[in-house]
Amino acid sequence: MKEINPKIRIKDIAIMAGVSEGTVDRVLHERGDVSAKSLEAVNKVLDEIDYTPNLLARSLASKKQYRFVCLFPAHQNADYWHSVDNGFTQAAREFTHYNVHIEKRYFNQYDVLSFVEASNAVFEQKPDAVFIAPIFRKETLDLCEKLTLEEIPFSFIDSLIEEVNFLTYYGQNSFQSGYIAAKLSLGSLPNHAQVLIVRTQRKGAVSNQTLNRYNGFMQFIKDNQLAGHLELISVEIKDNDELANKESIRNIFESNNNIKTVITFNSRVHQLAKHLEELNLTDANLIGYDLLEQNVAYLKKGSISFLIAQRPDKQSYFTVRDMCRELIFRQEIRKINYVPIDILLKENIEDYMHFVE
Amino acid sequence: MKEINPKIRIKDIAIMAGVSEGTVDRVLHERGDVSAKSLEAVNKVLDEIDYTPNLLARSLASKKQYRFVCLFPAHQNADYWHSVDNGFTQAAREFTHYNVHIEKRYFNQYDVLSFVEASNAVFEQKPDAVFIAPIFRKETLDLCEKLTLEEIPFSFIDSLIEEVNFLTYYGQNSFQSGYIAAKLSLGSLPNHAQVLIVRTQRKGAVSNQTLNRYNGFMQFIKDNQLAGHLELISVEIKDNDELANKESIRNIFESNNNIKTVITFNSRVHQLAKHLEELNLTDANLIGYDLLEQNVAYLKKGSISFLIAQRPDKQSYFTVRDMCRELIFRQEIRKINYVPIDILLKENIEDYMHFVE
DNA sequence: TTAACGCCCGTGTCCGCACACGAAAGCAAA
DNA sequence: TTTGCTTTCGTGTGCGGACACGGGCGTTAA
Repeated sequence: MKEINPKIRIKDIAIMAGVSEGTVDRVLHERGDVSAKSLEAVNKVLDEIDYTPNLLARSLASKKQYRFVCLFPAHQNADYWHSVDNGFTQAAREFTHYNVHIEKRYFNQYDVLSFVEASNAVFEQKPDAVFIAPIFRKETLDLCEKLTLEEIPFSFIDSLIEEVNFLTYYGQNSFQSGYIAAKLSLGSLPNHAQVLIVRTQRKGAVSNQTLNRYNGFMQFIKDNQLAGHLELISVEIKDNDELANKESIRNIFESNNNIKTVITFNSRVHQLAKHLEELNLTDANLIGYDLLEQNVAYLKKGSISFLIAQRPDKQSYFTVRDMCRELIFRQEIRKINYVPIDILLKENIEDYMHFVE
Repeated sequence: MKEINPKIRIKDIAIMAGVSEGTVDRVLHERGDVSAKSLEAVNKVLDEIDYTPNLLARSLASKKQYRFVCLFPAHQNADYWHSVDNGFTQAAREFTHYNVHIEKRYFNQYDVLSFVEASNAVFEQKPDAVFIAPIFRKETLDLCEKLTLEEIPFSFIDSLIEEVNFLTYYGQNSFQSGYIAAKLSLGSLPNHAQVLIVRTQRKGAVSNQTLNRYNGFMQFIKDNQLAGHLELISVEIKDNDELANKESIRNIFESNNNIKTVITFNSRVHQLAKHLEELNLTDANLIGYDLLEQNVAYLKKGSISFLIAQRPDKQSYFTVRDMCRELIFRQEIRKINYVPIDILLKENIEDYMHFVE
């Protein structure tokens, strides 16, 4: 195997071009103060040799400190944003040697004001980059505008706002993931089977993600003309009243005895699993989203048939990594990154969870 | 967010312990030549402060060169081992700055002798680490024994030999992946449906992977007592005679008109797809393995319903990375790593392929 | 003529660590 | 006390690159 990087250092370039190391440095960093003659000489050498700067040495020598701040919803223990948080933490650990410092700033996703406050505070800091979960569209736009003026790069996570010039976006194609949920759960149902769709009323705005999943789900039904063959039953449950929810479900199952599939488009499927288990309603297939600990537990037990997952921690980690690639390593990056839609069963969840990359 | 690494350098430790930097260095690297007194003093400081060496500076300063060699099957264009190869290449690029040099050595997977030759050559080189695809069990054992004597660490890729002391193993739980294939394809078949299992005769030894997949597949049938409900049809096709293969398939479909599912446990499912397409037999669901370009194409077209995939390139990449973590970064690593079993449909293949990590 | 200024350029120091060399200190034998 | 040897220790140099400082040189204004 041939040597990929034939060890050419600035020193060598300087000799080859017949100039001093300082001059090479100036050319490499476009610091100016270089005569046309030396500029040409150095560029000629740079063209011939493909010089790869030693990134280790570079960031060791560089005194430049990078301050990245992450702006996303506050969260309790084991939910989606908690995973996102973990990803940021991991990135912080990994890139600390490259002089990047990561700061997290949380807001209340049900309270616009908290977002505005947080975003103002972020802006005041004049960080070197910002990562935003754009829950509030308009207010996020405001922030982005200000950042753009100051030439502070920013990336989106979870969802995106197309109009502004962000660096990267990592998130799931939620429409598609709803479509897949349908394909997996409806693909082979007998005629006249009943399908129960459980939707949750939320305090704040309706989450775009769950809406899109629902739309994708319905699209599959349309594409395969299943509307006539299946009976869709929809129920809305509360965010916070588990007793009432359980009761609703009991009622529905009492008046419908052919429910083959139960699906919900958010990550609280473990609550459904719990209710169904307690009500002794274990015949239907249950489908849900996201790898919360409790969801995984029910999946392993068999109460949940499929979980559709994304990788929230990867999303945040890659968001940070790409910013480093842009600012520090000068590498090519992809702007829009749809995270794979992972299909988890009892049989493959184990390996998936263990596989920490 | 608190500072993860409070910037403590050797210099600081030296001051705190009241010794010279050289002494700290000797303690850190266990070079000896340290009095009991200074040893204790330094260790005391090291215990109090959690010192994280700057890996960048470390490998920049270290003159130690690492030579890793990879021993795996030669391959043509777009197959499994080709992906593995790519993973090694990527790792080579990434770790070159840490003074690791990666060399690949191929053998003919149908010819034991070529393996023995290659493995001898590898051993002669006395590399710093070896990565082995243990296709030939006994001969691999021989090599491992010699490596162990010389204290040269080695890792397995693709499959593993339990008896020797390898550093890591990356590969798929192929039994489980067969089980999943069955679950996905047989889960909802009507009574008396026919299932066609296509098996390939190979020139060399039967691949363990495909055998395990088959066993997993059959286990699902047993676990769910499907033997009475389904009719399994098995056909053996040739490695190299596509015309004959096509003919076999035509015959089978002529004498069996209720085939709902066609499955094969190796990666040549695209050939089946081609034949079925040409024979106008597009009713059955086709299931196969691995993300060969052609397989992906047929999946996107809809000729293949599911592909079960692993990530060969990740496997090799992580194998190298983990060796670096062991030898250079002194990090904790996991010995046995089952790669996730990925389930790909037309609907999620796109994002999966784009998601280069 | 000379001081002042701008343009180019070379060199030195430092980043955090590894490693080698040689010096100091301790101790026994002469 | 001097010599010789061993154990222990301090310092200097270099890895590859970033950046600052200051110096040489030509040009222009006083």
